[in-house]
Amino acid sequence: MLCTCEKCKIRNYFFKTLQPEDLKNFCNARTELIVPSGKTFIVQGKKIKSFKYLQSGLIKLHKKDNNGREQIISFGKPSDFVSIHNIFAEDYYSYSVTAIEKSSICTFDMNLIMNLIKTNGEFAFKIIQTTTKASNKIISNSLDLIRKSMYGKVAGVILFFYLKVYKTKEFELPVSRKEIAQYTGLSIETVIRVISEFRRDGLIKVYGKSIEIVDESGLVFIYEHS
Amino acid sequence: MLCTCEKCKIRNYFFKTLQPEDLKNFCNARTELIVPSGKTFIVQGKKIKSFKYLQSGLIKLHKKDNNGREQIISFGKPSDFVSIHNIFAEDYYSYSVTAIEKSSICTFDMNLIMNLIKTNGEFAFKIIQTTTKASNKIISNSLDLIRKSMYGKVAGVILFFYLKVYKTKEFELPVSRKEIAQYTGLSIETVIRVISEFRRDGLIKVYGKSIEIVDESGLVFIYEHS
DNA sequence: CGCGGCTTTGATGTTCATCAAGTAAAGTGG
DNA sequence: CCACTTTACTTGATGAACATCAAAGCCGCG
Repeated sequence: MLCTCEKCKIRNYFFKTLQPEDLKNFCNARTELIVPSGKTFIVQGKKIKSFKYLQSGLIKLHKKDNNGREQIISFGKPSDFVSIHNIFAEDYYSYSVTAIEKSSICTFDMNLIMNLIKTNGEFAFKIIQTTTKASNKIISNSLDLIRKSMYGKVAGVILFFYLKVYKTKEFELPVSRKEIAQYTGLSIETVIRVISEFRRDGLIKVYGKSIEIVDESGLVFIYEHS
Repeated sequence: MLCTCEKCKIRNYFFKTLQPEDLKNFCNARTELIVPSGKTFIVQGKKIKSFKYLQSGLIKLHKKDNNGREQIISFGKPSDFVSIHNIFAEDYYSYSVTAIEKSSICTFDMNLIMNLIKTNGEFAFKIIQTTTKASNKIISNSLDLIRKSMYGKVAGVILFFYLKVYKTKEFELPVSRKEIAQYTGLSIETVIRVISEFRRDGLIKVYGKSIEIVDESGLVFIYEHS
């Protein structure tokens, strides 16, 4: 498949350190994978063979803990790198990745990337920057989840989808209440109760999966102060 | 200062990709900093100028949240890289670093490291591996702290210092109850109560800061199942 | 000596999980 | 298409987990 994606962020941001001929090789080695919502396309424990980039859609990184409970590590949105946290440190995935909306995944063979890293210092440096930033984001979110109350946690999730993903005041929540619980560490019932309370207090409107942000600054205040 | 540290892990692990002459340059550029316990030697918000490695001692990474409360991100032990989570992604530190035991810090100028990354692919790859692993460890610990109960959290801290730092059943706890609280997101009183309960249940013995592990498998069980 | 910070314990209240029950919504096989 | 099952969602009642407030002892330090 030819690399015709002119507006592809990975190309403009990440591969601008490449020479034209290198870039061409790259694009030829690229495969694109369309993943339907709900499908797990990376399974915890499987061998890592490729470098994956989320072109469009929405995904979740998740894993099973010692007691068999599912925990969601983070949500990934377009221009995020799917496998970046494991790919250079481990041979096997320590988490699974599932699409929560229909997604398009760009896949590159690991050897190609490894080769580039070892021969192109600028590219290697970009990789370092990118992996570090991606990890820092997860760490920062996790630190929030350690000390915030249930209100702050749930407000954080709603604001994430509003400000970082959809950027409109009305949107369909792409995750179930159960998934919010798995991400925040709260129980399902608590998540539901908090959402209902936000609704009763006039912060949001809720119709099933559909959410409308009514009082943005109120939500932000809750997120920041509790 | 000459690089005489034959048993320095950073040298054997990290710099074995270097040619002898590069290594020599490196060692000449190295400065060593002795930091007394309690001293904050990296301050949140300050510009990042160097690459730092913890040769001996013990440190904590910490930051202030929106509400001015201190939160501890992680503890660093010998052979950990002090500033690795920020250094390649940001210009300024997003956290502070304080010694919690007398520590020896090896410091290299950033430009030197940058240069190596861009000219030595093997070295760059090592850096990628190392940063990724360091971040993954913090992420994994944070995920634990999100969903474990107060018993699991405190058991985790005690087991960390026992298994990863001192490796003897009796040791002086290098952190205050307050610092355990700042790390786990619990209140000081809750930390104290849990420690007292562990003592009453015969899992540990406590004399002030001194801890003795009595029932290791009991602690591990609590850590893994709650 | 007195002050401030760390530690401990008790009493009390809030936050949150669990259990139970019921409704809505969505897939499944006939 | 309808009965059927399953899964998601919701609410209430209850109890456990945890925070907060108050008080007091301990210890290092100027």
